[in-house]
Amino acid sequence: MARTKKGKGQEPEQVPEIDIFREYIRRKGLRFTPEREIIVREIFEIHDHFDVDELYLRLRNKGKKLSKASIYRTIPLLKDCGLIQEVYHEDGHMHYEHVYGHEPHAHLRCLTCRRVDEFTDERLREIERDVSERFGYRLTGFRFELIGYCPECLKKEIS
Amino acid sequence: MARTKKGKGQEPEQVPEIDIFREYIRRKGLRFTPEREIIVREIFEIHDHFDVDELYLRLRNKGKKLSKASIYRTIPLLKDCGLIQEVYHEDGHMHYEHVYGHEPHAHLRCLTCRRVDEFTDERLREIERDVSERFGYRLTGFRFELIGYCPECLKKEIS
DNA sequence: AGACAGTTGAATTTCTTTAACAATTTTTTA
DNA sequence: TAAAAAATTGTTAAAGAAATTCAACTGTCT
Repeated sequence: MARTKKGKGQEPEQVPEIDIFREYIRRKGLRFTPEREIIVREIFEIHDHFDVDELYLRLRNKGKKLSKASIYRTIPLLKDCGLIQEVYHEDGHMHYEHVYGHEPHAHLRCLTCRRVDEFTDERLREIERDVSERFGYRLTGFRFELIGYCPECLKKEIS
Repeated sequence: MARTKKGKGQEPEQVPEIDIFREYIRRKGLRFTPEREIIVREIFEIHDHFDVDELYLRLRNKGKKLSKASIYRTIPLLKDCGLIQEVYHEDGHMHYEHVYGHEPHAHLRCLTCRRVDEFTDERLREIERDVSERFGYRLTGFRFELIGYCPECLKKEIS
């Protein structure tokens, strides 16, 4: 799942996520605490979808003892400042992904094996733009999921 | 929120949802019980997004005393036979919508007032078709959400 | 340095969804 | 038509996610 494009090489420089967050926090009159910093840094070391429990376990394994409550409290902040986004609710809990610095993309989900592929399509942007105009919305993001059965699962299935 | 198009007038006849469901149930060797019938009929009298609790209350108000467990048990059946679909997870629970007999459409969601608008776009179908070919998936549906702020909320906001 | 307001972790609570189970109903089989 | 097999229901309990409460603590600002 190569989903990321770090701002290295010839791509234009990108403000680090942590700075975006710090700035957002300050603008809101909140506090940039060590806990929040640890959580945010960890999230951006994961280069794939993640969930609260995974994040919590990763931090524990690194010896960082944060409460889940802090994670639950930090996530809305990250959503609000446009760094992450909810992707899908599965297995009883929400899954998230990075947004900032990532090409807007869509997901292909297999109902059988739960594999998730990603793709981009120029037309999504166009639709976004058109609809935004037509309805007068100011859009902050989109979520596009195609749901079905992947080629592997189709092969296995004999019906 | 006019989301529905009943198969009346000059539109082609459509097999009633309940028949689709009955047929699916029979094919699976399950049983078409009165409880299931009541639930399915109620769902298709709602012409908007719905959730389990709303459905439960509607039934109670009509004097139909079904357990929530039965609703929770019926929903996956309706999803499996393509009559309904999950739309989004909000306020701690899942929301559903009809699929069968409805033009595939996308949602526009306002983060402030939670209003949901709908629209269709021919390009969504095209993308669906193209991606399906490219990745070899057999698709059963899609979910497309544009997230942002509606014109009304933008007006109220003074920043 | 001191005051204020925001934050943390632990425990608790709320809420959704699933599961277990005994009683019941339907279907199948003989 | 009766007995056996299988599925379904409601109730109750359980599991789990997410939000909340609160006392202790810690940045931030002056």
